[in-house]
Amino acid sequence: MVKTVAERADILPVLGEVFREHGFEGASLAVIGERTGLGKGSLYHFFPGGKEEMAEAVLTEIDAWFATHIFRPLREEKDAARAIGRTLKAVEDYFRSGRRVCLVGALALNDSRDLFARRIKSYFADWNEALTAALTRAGHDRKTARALAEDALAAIQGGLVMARAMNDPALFQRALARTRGRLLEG
Amino acid sequence: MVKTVAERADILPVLGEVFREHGFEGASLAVIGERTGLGKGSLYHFFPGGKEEMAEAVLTEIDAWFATHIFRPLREEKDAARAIGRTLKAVEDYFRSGRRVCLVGALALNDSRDLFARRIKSYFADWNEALTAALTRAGHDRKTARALAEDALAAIQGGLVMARAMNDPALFQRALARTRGRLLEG
DNA sequence: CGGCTTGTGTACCGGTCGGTAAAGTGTTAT
DNA sequence: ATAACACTTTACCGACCGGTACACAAGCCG
Repeated sequence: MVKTVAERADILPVLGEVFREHGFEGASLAVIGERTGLGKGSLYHFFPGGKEEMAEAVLTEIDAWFATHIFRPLREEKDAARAIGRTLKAVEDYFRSGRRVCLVGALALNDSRDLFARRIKSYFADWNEALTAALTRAGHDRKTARALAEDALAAIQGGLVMARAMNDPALFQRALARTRGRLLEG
Repeated sequence: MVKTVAERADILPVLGEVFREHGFEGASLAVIGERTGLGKGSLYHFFPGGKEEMAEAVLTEIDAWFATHIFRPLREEKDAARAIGRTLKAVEDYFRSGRRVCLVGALALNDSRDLFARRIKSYFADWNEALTAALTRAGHDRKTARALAEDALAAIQGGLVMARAMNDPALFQRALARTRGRLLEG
């Protein structure tokens, strides 16, 4: 018997992609097993709670990634404008310049939202709060900072939807560019 | 035996809501039957092609609604600014001020997109083209008109995602208000 | 009346769903 | 050596999936 995977954490990225591509309901244990190379037994060994626990784990990992690479820099970095610019670039990379979908946004749209409502909500709330903080530090008053942040998040999500709908990643990149302009030169 | 439905067209709105709530894959024949009040026999009488034909029919109906209430006014109405304002209001009503999801956008995000790729693409392309035409008539040069239209569509889709994610329809309404500002006073 | 069309209800099909059970195989610690 | 642990394989479960077949009930039309 060969250990096919070193740690549970190693398969989370694969799980993430599967959920992104097929959604929560569409990601059957068959395709999950195929993509991860793990049988049901192994999957249920790592995730006794089944698909739901898998998705929770993926969301937790996403939360951690954003906290490290987006939220914290936005909140803590001295040069707020620089932090905004850098995190926008990080977002562009994260979403593969529009070729990758936002799992949290995708989950929000159909009825699997109810299963993960708290996580979905806090993901956007944290992002909004962090971006608002940076914008405030950059000189905007609290109210316009909040509006700008909200607008930026919607533009990003909308850009991802449009890029995927039109099968044209450039749509997302242009949306990001407009957002950058509004946040930094607006 | 009582005829439970007058015409096939009468059940399209119900089908639309079911697909919006559950997605294409999540909308099982069981829940479709339950919500429409029709058994499988009747459903397959009206839609011999099954779920796929149902979704196609819904998308066709959506296309028709938007063509009448959004695209045509944008393209043809004399007062372009007025047309933009009115169609934005129509969009707000259509999406129930953020309580309703965009079926086309939702389909675009998971892998059922491939089934309806052409329809999804043309929905946004038509919208973009019509809005661009109105903005051009309102005095913008072609290039900024195109960018403004693209931005507006992304903002709308993003607003819907955010409203649903945060369970707060006001998010969509604020996104629409900002869009109105950019299109008409920008 | 009798046939025809248009719906409808129901039983059923093979396949897939998420999930469970348990035996077995390696590795590691004692 | 052996026992404990970590992981995998396989077979299996009942429920549900989308879809089909078909008998049948009502309205219509001659």
